[in-house]
Amino acid sequence: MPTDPFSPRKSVRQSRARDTIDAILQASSQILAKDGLVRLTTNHIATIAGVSVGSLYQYFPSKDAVVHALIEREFNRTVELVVDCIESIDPQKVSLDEAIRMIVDSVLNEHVRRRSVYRELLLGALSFRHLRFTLDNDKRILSLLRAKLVEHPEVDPERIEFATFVALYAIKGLQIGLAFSEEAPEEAEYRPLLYRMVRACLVKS
Amino acid sequence: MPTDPFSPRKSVRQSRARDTIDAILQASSQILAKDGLVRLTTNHIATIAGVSVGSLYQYFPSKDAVVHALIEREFNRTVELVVDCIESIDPQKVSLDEAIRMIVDSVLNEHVRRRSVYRELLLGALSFRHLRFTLDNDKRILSLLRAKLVEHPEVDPERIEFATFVALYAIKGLQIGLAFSEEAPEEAEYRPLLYRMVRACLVKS
Amino acid sequence: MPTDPFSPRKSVRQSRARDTIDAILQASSQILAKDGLVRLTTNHIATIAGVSVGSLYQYFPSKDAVVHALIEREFNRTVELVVDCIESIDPQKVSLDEAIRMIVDSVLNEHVRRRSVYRELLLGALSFRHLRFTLDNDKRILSLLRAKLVEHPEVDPERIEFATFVALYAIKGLQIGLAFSEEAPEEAEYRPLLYRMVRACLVKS
Amino acid sequence: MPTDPFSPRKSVRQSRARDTIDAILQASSQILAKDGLVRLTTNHIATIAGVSVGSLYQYFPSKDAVVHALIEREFNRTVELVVDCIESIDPQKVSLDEAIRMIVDSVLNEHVRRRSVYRELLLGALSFRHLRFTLDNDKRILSLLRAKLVEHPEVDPERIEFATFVALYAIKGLQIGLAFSEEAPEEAEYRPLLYRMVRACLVKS
DNA sequence: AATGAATGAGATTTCATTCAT
DNA sequence: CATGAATGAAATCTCATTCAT
Repeated sequence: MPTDPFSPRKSVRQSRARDTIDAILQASSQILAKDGLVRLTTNHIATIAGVSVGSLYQYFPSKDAVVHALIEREFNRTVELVVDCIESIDPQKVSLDEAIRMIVDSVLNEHVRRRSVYRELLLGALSFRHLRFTLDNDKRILSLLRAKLVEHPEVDPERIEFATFVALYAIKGLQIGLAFSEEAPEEAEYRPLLYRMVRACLVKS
Repeated sequence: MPTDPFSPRKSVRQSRARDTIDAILQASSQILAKDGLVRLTTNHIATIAGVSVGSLYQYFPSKDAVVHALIEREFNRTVELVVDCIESIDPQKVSLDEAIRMIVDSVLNEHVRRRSVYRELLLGALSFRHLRFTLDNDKRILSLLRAKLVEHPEVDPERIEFATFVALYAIKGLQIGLAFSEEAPEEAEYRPLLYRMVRACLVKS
Repeated sequence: MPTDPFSPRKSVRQSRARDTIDAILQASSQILAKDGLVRLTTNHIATIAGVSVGSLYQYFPSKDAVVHALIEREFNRTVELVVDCIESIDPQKVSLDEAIRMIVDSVLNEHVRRRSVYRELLLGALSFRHLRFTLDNDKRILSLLRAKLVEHPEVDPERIEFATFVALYAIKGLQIGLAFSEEAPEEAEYRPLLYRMVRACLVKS
Repeated sequence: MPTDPFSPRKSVRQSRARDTIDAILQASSQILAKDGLVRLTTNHIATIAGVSVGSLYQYFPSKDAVVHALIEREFNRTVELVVDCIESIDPQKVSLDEAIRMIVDSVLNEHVRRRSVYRELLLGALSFRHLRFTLDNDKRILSLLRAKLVEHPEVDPERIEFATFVALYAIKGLQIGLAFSEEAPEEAEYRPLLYRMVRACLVKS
């Protein structure tokens, strides 16, 4: 019975425990944004969180589990927002262009808001161990996207499979570019481009 | 005179030295493809390369320098190919569509050819220390692209700055998607999409 | 008044407390038999016992105290049985051979019955901290044995001191051999040998 | 290919390495005799040995491997002596009594000589992880003993299997008794008893 | 130049024990 | 009394780097 090595160690009964977990994730997030992945050591986390290493290991079976939980927590926020956004779209009432705009915006807004943590989290998420989780989220988003977008008449149902794949990772690539590049363009300037790019992936001709 | 911390330690005049360096980089590449970034330790590299750690440090001032040289070597191949490709294009004779096709292909062909090393190298490159170098390459490619593409009449000169940025990182994102995702579509299917996507970034309407 | 560091913390008057202690020792015994000495941690004991660590420390001042109590309880069973056995022997009515048979059997029967716990308990008992206690039991058994056996005319009173010592530890050695060895012979086969061996220690010629 | 977790980590080329290994084992032996198994930590070993922890881990994959090597080295001495002793016996020329005396002596002499280390080593050896090795040695001794002793006419060939088993572990038990008990009898007094005891196991009547 | 033994700071992790609730 | 969250000293182990040979 080899359980998920990232799953939390024990269920939480007291609110004090909840606080400790929050403090740990909070501290991790802070270290990540300030010092980067390299300085993210269990002892450092514990110190910043104002708890003991022991406490950390009460709730997380390993350091990776902390990173994982953080990725989960941070990314889940975005994923849920995107999911909500997609689901809120009524293809009868909303044009494809508007749908694209809404979805792309929901991703990018969150990304802009949490840029510094995101940067490190992207590094963390791009590590093999945590990749599976991220990819699972990707799959979920992809299938939702497909189900929704296929209802738009302009969308080519034959290529929707690949179109959504390409669009998703193109956006992710841009996120990386935006997170790391110095000469990243301003939002106002790249967003319309992005809308158009995604549209080009989806529509027929 | 604080020199670049990643530059090779000594000018290499002897071919034996050249061989040692090659063996080290070759071994690193192999380890990366087989065991991943985590197993890439200096001792392991030296063992696989059939040299001693000491020798490794004769030629590389640090482990990071090895990774850096590897990234440089691997990526330079692609970068040079792309650069050559871009420079070979005569906007008078080649249509924009064809130019896009040629450039995108030059990137992806190389990527497909070296998929396993690329995967790990992407992870390696996405580390702060090596980022600058990668970003410098990006800048070089970007300015070349801009200079070349602006000559095409369909291309909107106002947005070329952002368009090339978006296109470049969109392609990078797709590379990541292709490298890691399980349900990555087949080449034949995403390439045309990609051409179209890039075109959409560049042209006016 | 520095009391015995292994004695239970409070006098136990309530039966609920008695139950808790039993649960703790029961759990320890179970863990020992199933997972070995290494997995015998206070938290694990408490969990299996269905109590909290705090409760464990209500009744036992330390982990060693638990082990000690366990050794006492488990070994006392055997010791008391052996003591009873020895005391039940009337040298006037029972031959030396029969006496030896009875005593050896009383040890080995219990040993066979509780083989798995014994194995671990032997390891635990062979730790310095608990050794004194075990040795005290040994002394008690030895003096009883000597008092009883000396009444048998065949027994050499001059060597009874050493004979009983040798016999006792020879039996203990066999216990260890039986507990750990894979090719341990069947009971029916080694018992007669053991009787003879002990007899050889005791009698004159 | 899960290799023996106790096998040394690398083959030794330089004599300096040999010295380091010796120093580590020497220090371990010393700590064991002086402070016991509990104080035997990798850092302590390294400090006493005058080397760094890193060096320890160059040659031993784990702390247990050190203990194992020590057990092997210490016990091998005795085992080899016993083996030599057994093999040196010519049943045509040496009487059974004398053979028993020689063998028992070869065990006990070594035991007496290295009493303090032995005490701790017995504790170490009686740990599950190292048990297999000890038992393997036991098997080797047993089969040698059987082959040799069966040639003596007084020895009952039917029971030699069990007789040697019982004799071996009886002696081991006595070793433990001698190592730990305070009121252990003097050599001169228990040896004859032991000879007799072993004889009783082996001979027919 | 080449070797590889040695280094040691520092990372992860465990677990007996305490103490606020 | 019971609980179980919190503690933190201490143990194990890794690996980039140095340096005597």
